[in-house]
Amino acid sequence: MVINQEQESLTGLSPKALATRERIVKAAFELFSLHGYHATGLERIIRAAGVAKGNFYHHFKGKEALAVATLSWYMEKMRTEVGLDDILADPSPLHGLWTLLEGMASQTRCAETGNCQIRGCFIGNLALELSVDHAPVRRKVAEIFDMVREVIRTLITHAQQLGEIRPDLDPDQTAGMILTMMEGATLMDKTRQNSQDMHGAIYFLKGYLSP
Amino acid sequence: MVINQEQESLTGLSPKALATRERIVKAAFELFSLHGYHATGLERIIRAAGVAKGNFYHHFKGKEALAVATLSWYMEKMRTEVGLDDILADPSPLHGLWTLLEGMASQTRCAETGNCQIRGCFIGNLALELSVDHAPVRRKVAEIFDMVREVIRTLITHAQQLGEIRPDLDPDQTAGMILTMMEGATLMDKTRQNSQDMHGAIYFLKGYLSP
DNA sequence: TTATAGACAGACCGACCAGTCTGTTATGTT
DNA sequence: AACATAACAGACTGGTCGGTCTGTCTATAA
Repeated sequence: MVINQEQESLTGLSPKALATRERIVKAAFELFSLHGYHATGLERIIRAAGVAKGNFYHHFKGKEALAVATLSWYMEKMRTEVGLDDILADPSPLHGLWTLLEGMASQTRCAETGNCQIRGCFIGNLALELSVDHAPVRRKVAEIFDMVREVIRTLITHAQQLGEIRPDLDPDQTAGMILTMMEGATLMDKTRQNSQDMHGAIYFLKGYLSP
Repeated sequence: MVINQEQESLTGLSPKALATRERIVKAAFELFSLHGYHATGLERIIRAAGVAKGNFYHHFKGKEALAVATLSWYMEKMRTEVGLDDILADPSPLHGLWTLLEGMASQTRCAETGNCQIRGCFIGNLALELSVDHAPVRRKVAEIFDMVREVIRTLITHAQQLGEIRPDLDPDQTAGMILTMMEGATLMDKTRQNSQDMHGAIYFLKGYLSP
């Protein structure tokens, strides 16, 4: 029996299998981030992960399923690295919002020391490359965006209740605008290979939201 | 002698050669728009253009050079279709700005009747897919963005002089913010396959700029 | 008529693509 | 110990990739 249906039922898998999956997903994340989906061959991914072809297809239905799994994995990574739970529990929701946005911004920069590359938002990259032809990826990306937007909306609502944010703004529309700006800024920064636009976006938002 | 150096010296080419180039570029634009750069094979492009392989390489140095040429061609197409000259000459610069933004927005939707697809901003698509590994494309994209930003900046400055836009806004920073929002909105709309975010962005900007 | 080069044609190349196939080894259950 | 299955291995497939090669056809100028 093969378990590559990729219905996110990671439960019940052996630790060994889980570790292998993680190695593959991690390698795919790095390579997709740098070169994109189509420019990254499966061969390179499994070589980087130290896994044989047959083993890969034992764990994943195919390349597209791997992309979806990588998106799920990245969302979890964000949740812990950016500290989503802490952010939602922040006594100052506005401070939590800045922490979130700064965290998102830092994710767009390559963590490696030395030749720091602006590789953009992993979600946005896959979104633009695969939205038209790969519906499962498109749906997953939309789902993640909705989740982030909901988090931002919650923070805005709470911040308004505390008077930290202009009360006249519609929380949902404003959350969408903020997410849109963040994605736009990562795109611009990637083409310019600097962080200027992201800094500008956050600076703008600070001014715009303040009561 | 082969003329495929792609230094944009289209002058001096025979009408026949110019027509062939245009057919190739047009086909490439359509296919790149729909499926992206890497997912589009050269074979499909030249088949769509009705041109043989050797003839393609007579006119272009390679696939990457074609992408750069397609960007230049698209910029010219925008200039005429959106009506850049008219916009800059508009007696109401604010009205010109809305015309520009609406024009940009309409470019993100597939023109074909029936199954209308949101294929996003052609520039932004290539930007995210090729910025890291294809420097010539990245430079061309950055150049186009700078051009558009400069147009927006000019419109803002003039609109401020006429009192159509809040005078306290920095024209350059605001122009950057607008371009960022537009690109972000095209990305969000492409993943959701609707025009909601673009409408929201323009609505937001109308409120934000008004004095 | 001949020389020259631009424009066009398509067979061909090695490399690589995603995915399949037939195995072997490890692990846990009875 | 015997069995079942999860986990792993890698050779192999047909197809496509971007790009090269050797031409032919056509138009202009000498």
